[in-house]
Amino acid sequence: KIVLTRESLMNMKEDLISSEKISVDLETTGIDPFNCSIVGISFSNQPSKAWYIPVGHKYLNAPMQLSTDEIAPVLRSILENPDIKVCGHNIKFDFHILKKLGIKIKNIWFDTMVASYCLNPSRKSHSLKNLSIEYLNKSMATIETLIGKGKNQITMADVDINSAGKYSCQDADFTLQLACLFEPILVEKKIDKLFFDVEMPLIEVLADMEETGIKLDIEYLEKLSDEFKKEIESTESEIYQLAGENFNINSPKQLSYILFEKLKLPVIRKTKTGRSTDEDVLNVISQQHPLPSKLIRYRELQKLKSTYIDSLLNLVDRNTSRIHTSFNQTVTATGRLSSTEPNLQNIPIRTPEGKKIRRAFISEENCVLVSADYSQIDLRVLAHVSADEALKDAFFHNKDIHTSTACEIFGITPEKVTPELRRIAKTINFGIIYGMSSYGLAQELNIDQKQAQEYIDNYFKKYSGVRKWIDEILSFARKNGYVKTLLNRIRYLPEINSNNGQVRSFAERIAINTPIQGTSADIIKVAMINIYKKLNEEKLKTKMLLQVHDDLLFEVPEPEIEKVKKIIKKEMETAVNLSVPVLVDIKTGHNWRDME
DNA sequence: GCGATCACGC
DNA sequence: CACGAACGTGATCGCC
Repeated sequence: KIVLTRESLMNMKEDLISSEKISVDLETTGIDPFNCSIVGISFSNQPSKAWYIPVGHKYLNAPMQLSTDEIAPVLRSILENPDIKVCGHNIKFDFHILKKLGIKIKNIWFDTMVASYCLNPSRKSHSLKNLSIEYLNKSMATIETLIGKGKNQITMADVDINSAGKYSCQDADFTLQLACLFEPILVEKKIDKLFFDVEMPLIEVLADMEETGIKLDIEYLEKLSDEFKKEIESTESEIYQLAGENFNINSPKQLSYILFEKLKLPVIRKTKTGRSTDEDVLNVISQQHPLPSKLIRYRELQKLKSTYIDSLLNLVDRNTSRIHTSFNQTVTATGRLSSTEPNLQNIPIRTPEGKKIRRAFISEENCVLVSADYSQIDLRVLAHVSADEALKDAFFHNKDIHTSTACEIFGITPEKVTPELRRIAKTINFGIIYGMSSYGLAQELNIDQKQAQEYIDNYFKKYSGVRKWIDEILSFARKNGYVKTLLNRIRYLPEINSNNGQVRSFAERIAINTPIQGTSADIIKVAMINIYKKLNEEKLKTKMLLQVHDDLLFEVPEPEIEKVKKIIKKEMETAVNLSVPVLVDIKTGHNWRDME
C-alpha cells in the first residue's frame, strides 16, 4: 500500500502500532548514509503485506507526497515504541538515516543480514536477494532494474513511486519473513545468545562510532602529501637513472623486465604469472645492485601517499574535519569486524614514515585520545582453551610471554634470552595461532626446515597442553565439520576431510586459528557493548571511535579522563571470564602516534 | 569488470 | 615436487 495522504498515514499507524514485530526498510538516494537523503520508507507487520511512504521522489510530475516533517511524529510513535520489535536487513544503515531525521529506533530486535552471518559467517553473500532465494524460495527484482547501472545510473528519487513502492514493500515483507524464519534456527543451533546478546546490541555501538568519526589534522596531512610527493619524484628519477630508461615502476611486469632481463639480477621467487618483485625479493637482490633499495623506498612512500594520505583527504568531512569509516559486521569468517572507506583498521604503525600518518589522527579541543589494547589476547585465549599449564603459569605470573617461550624451548633462564632468541620464540608463538608448519616457520625465520621442525618439536614438548588441544580441535572439526568460539560462534569447515592434502591442510589451519581469533573477537565485542552502556548510564561525553581487533580508541573530554580510563580497563578485562588473567594497556595522547 | 601483485594492519 | 602461515582492505596494473 502506498501512503500519500495524512489519512492513509493514520491508517498505517493504527495498523502498525499494535504489532509485536515489524520490519522497516528505507529507500535513499545512495548507499553512503552520511551522504544521501531519504526517498521513502516501508514497513511490514505480516507476510505479503507492507506499506510504503514516499517522501522524496523528485521526477517530473511526481505526485504530491507527505513531507519528512509530517511523517516524523508517526515514525517516532512506531519506531521509538519499546514494545514494538523492529527488524531490518542491514538495519545499521536505516538507523543512521532515521537518526538524521531525529528518530532513534528503540527496540532493534533483529537484523537478517547479521543473523545470516551468525548462521554461516563464510557465506559469500548475505544480501536479501540471496537469502530470499535460499530460505524463502522467492526471487527478487534487483535494484538495477529500477535505477540501472554504470554511468547512466539514476537514484531512487527518480524512480516512479509505484515501482519503488513495490520494490521497497517486498524488501520489508521478506525481511520480516526471514527474521521469523531465522529466529528458531538460531535457537536450535545455540547461537541465539551470541546473536541477541552480542551481535544485535553491537549494531548501535558501531553506528554511534561511525557517526562520531575521528578528527583529522588536514593541514598537517596536506603538508605530508607534498613532502612525500617531492621524495617520490626524486626517487623516481634515481630509479630511471639506474635503470637506464623510463618505465612504469608500479607495473610489476615492466619492473620485472628491468630487474631480471635488463639488469640480469637473479630471480628469487616466482609468482603465478611471472617473477616476484616483492620486498623480500628486493631485499635479497639489493646486495648486487643499488636499484632494489630505491624501489623499496619508492614503494613505501607511494603506498603511504596513495592509500593513506590522499584517500583520507578525499574522504574527510571538510566541515567538521572528521572522517567516518564504515564498520562491517558480516564480512570476516572468524567474527572480527572489518572497516572500509576508509579502512581505519590498517593505519600504519611500524615504520617511522608510516607513523607520520598516525600523527594526523587527533583529538578535539579539550579532549584526549585514549587507546586501550588487550595484551597478548590471542595467546591468553590459547592458554584458556588449551588449559596448558606452562602457558597459564606464564600469564599468572605476568611474564613476558615471548621471553618465557624462549626459556622453555631453548632451556635457558630469562637472563640468557637474547633479542634474537626472543624474536624466534615470538614467531613460533604467532605460528602456533596460525596453525604453523615447519615449512612456514622456516620461511618466516629464514632457517632450514629441519631446524624449524626441531623448534616446533621442542615447543610441543614443553607445551604439551597446546599439542593436546590442537589434536582435539582437529578431531572435533573432522567429526562435526565445524569449529566454534567461546561464545558459540561457528565456522563450517567443509574441506577438513578433503582428499587434497593442500586443501585439507588449509582447513586444519583454519580449525586451529578460528577458535582463537574468533574468541578474541567475541571478547572485544562484549567489552564494546558494556563500555557503551556504561558511558551512557553515567552520562559521560566520552566517545568510542575505533576498534582495531584488540584495540579500542576513545575521545575523552579532559575532566572525564581518570574515570573513563578506569571504566574502559575494567570492562575490557572482565568482559568474559577466562582461566587466565586478561590485561589491558591504556595510553593517552593528543594524537594517535604520540600516546603514553 | 576482474584477477593478480603488492603492501598496510592485527 | 610444490606448497606454505590466520583474518582483512585498497591501489594499481593489465587483460578481457
